[in-house]
Amino acid sequence: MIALCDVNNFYVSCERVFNPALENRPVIVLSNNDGCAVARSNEVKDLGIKMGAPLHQIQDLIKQHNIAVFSSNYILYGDMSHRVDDIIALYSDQIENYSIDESFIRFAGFGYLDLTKHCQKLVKQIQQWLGLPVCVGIAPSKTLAKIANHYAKSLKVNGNVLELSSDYHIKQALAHLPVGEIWGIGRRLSTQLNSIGIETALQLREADRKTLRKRFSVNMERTIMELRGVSCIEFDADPEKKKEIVCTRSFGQKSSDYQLLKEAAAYHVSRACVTLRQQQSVAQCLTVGIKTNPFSQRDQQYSNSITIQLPQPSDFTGHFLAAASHALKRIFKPGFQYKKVGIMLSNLSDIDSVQQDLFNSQPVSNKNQHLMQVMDQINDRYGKGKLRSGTEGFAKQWVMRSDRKSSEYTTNWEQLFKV
DNA sequence: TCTGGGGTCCTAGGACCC
DNA sequence: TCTGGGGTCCTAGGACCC
Repeated sequence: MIALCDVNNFYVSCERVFNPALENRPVIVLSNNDGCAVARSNEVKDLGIKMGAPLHQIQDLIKQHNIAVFSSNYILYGDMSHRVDDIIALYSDQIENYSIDESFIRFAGFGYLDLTKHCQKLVKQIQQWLGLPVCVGIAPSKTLAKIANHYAKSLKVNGNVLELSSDYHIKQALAHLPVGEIWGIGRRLSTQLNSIGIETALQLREADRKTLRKRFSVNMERTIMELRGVSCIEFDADPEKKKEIVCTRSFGQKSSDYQLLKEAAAYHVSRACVTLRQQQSVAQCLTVGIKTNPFSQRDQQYSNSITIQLPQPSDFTGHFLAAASHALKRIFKPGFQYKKVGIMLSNLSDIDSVQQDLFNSQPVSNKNQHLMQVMDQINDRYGKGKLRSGTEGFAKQWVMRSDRKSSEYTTNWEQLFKV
């Protein structure tokens, strides 16, 4: 059996832990740059505010219902997420951290246990130790565990735990579930499924898997099998290294300044390279992209990106800064109001299995390697960006808006909760 | 005026090999 | 007049997830 443990309205719940006055009050947490609502309390969901609603479109509702609004505080959420993981690890040794607020838990060898009771204890412990509300769904496959979790959330009974094991109960659950609610069936697929008369999850489960595989893809067949209780989606307790590393940010304010774009790109490159070295990889390709504000009616639109291949894979920030500079020069057009610059590292490989150039086998000099090591160590100890490349500049005029951020309650001595 | 960021997987089609 | 069969790799684009 596989369980899915998911924190309810995670970001909102994190805010509530350190601000209990927010209980029973509608609360929203915004995306980066204070753009959209990405986490909503149940009260807010009941008001009909949708996931991803732009802040400026819901200002009236916010006033009217006295909704508390927060900028996202990823340092806090990330730390709380680790704490949740630590508690889950007390309940099984087979855990796949699927996202910041969700983990799959496998119970191979736990046959002697009453899993529902086991998970009820887990829910209680997370609530008691962290103050975070979680729900758990238990079922024979990941897709069904997701569905069980969905019902655990909406029904709110049985200590927030719902186990779907008998065929009878599984069918009951699927009969009332629109096909679009299934994990892996998004908007496009659910429209197409509806058009051939498949409206509920139960109908999909009973459809002919070979026909649907032909029409859609192998993923569709997997989903059908998963709905039948046959586990087809691998349980991956030890996810491989990232295959690409992306860093992008919208600017707080649009800008047509080349220098500003260059500094922002350099900042993103530096961050991505830190991640790259942390996972002991090297990258061969760098993509740089720039974009005006696509929502603007008045601004002239322009977006472009370019991928540069390094002569050899590298993890030396300097190589990528130079490449980024070339790339930006080639796609930058003056006169446009830019809103975003982003970079991506791709064609990643393991640092100790690099295919070297036959004629020129000196990928990163020892000197550069040491430099990166020292910089990473210093920044690790004294704070991000303490040492950085001059290319990043000093003004950081492009930083995103973040006007309503709560404190780093759990990670920063200066910002501990005061009583 | 104001609209996020970071990922993965699959497929078709082109190009190539023997 | 008649022109095979089996395979791999790469890429762009689409779909999905949180």
